[in-house]
Amino acid sequence: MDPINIRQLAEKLNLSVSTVSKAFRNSYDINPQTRERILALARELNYQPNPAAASLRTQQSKTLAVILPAIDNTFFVQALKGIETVARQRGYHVLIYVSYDDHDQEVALTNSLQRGRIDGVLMSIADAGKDLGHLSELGAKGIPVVFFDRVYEHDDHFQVTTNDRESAYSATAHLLGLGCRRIAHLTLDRSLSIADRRRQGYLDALRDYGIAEDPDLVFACPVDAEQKYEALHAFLARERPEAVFSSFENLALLTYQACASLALRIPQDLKIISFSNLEAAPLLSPALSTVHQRAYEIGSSASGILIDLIEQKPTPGFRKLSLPATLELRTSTIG
Amino acid sequence: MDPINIRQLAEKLNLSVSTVSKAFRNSYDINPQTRERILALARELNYQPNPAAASLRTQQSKTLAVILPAIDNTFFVQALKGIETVARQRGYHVLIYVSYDDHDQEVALTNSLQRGRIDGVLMSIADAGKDLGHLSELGAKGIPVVFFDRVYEHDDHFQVTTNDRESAYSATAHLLGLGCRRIAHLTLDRSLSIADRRRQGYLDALRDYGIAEDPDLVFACPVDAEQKYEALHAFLARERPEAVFSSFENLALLTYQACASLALRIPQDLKIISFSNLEAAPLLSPALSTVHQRAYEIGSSASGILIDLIEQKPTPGFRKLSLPATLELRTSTIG
DNA sequence: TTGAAAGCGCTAACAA
DNA sequence: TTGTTAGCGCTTTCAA
Repeated sequence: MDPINIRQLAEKLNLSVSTVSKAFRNSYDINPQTRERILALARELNYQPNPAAASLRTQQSKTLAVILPAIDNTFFVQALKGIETVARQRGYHVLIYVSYDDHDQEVALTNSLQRGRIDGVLMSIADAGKDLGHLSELGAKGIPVVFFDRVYEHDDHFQVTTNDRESAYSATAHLLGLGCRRIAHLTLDRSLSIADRRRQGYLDALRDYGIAEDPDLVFACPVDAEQKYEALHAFLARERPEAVFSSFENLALLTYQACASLALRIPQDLKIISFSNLEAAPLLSPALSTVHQRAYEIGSSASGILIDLIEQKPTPGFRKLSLPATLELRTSTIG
Repeated sequence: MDPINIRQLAEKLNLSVSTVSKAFRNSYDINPQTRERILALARELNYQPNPAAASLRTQQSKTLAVILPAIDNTFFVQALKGIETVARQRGYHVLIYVSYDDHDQEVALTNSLQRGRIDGVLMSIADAGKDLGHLSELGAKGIPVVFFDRVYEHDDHFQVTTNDRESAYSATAHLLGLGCRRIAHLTLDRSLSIADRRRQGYLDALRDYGIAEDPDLVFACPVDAEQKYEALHAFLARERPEAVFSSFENLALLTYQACASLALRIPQDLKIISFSNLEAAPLLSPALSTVHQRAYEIGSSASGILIDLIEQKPTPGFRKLSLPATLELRTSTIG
């Protein structure tokens, strides 16, 4: 029942604890036969080294923390898959923390991250418009951090993102190419690296097509739960855009709902394209055109870079890695 | 940079380490002013107790492991949300492990769970048809486990599930009530507590409506990636059921695809209802009727029970908690 | 190739 | 109310 420790194991073998310890970290200065004998008995007695003790001694926990703004979101789920897979391959455990898009929770969470429990942090931030002192504190504790997707724009940090500006540009250009002129942009009501870049791509495309920017056509959705749908509904009813480019999946889904309520037909009355990794996008009514991010790769790369950092392996010379998104055009724009 | 330890903190305060230690676990035998003085300096110097050391000493890590068969699945994501929320409220950290529906990975994962790293395990199993010795080993290590959704049918263990049989019955009865007679059932190609119960609900409903069971109408989908769609497509083409009751979300989505390819109209040619927590279900073409599980509550309850178990608090007298699902009827059946 | 021993940072029993 | 101290289980240096 109670797990045995290394000393009891050593005693049963008439060996010293140091020899037994060596067997588990296949040190070279150990007799292969001794090693086998040790491992065999360990298996039999179900001995497993106590990770807390090892961690205390070696000052490494083989554990990463992942801090996400949300989890019920196809992008983050797929990124998490990438993170978990690489971490496990390399012998790391993954602690998950969700800030629920709340800056204060993110701060509390980050500050509670102790040296000793984790070796590094993967992070997608909730709101870059707030005080980001908690991120510097992580650095001050000597904990390596890699940001992904919703990054902290700071040259000192590694980050893995999508080519947000370029793919937002392509999505907008796609709508422009279809002849749309009144193109609305849906984004979030807060400062976010990715939101800024996607909006920039939208604006750049408008400019290149000689369309004047109309601030009324940019809808920055309040993040707080309830009002979202009402606000978006009112916006669409008021502005009656010909097309919508949405930077966030959930805003696209809300637009579908609002269109039903407003009796707007997609794509005849309103075309829509959105950043989204929703697997069911082709099955929506109508099938949703998406900007599809390489979520799994973003997660796996970020995870790999973080572990390299922790293990002081050579890391990429550039600190910013950007993976291209792909446009997946469907009926909601090309019906 | 390098974090200071409790001794250094104590020295700076001219106090002993034990007094300082007490301040952090608001022990009663400490002067409130001393306590304040300690906490103030700790804040200033950014001192945080080393969790590995505490864990080694107290034999508890304040960490739970969650083992899931999949993560890109609305049910598990929502359950995870419930788990994480409750865990955090109660001061626990959450390690996440994904078995990717692979029994061998699950075994490896489970066996690698060490006493000392985690205080307890939340688990949804990959395949109950295989050797489940690894689960007993967890018990042998004295690690408490709570199963949820895909549970290990064993009276010794706590489990939190949906009322699978009953809701499967209702879903099937709904189709029968619409006049359908050739009702297919989609399930997975493996032994799974929930699959068995849902199938039973389906069979019970058929029987109560006086319909003979037709084994050809039960499609047990291979879990391996590639062949899934082909197999399902062939099944639908061959059997031409009037309706489908699916026990798993992804099979419903595949059915939508297959219907498009077979030029079957939903619901005119084929009605479909499925277990699913997909947020976009109302937006599908057509809107999907679902059996919606209380995923968040299942996760939060399981998490709460596990922590009670760990902390030796009184746990529910009954070991099996079942939360009812709700039928959400939409166009795919009542079009 | 093996072993002795120090010590990682903390908690808790006990003494003062 | 505060302090002394043993020891949680492991790794690692150094000696044998």
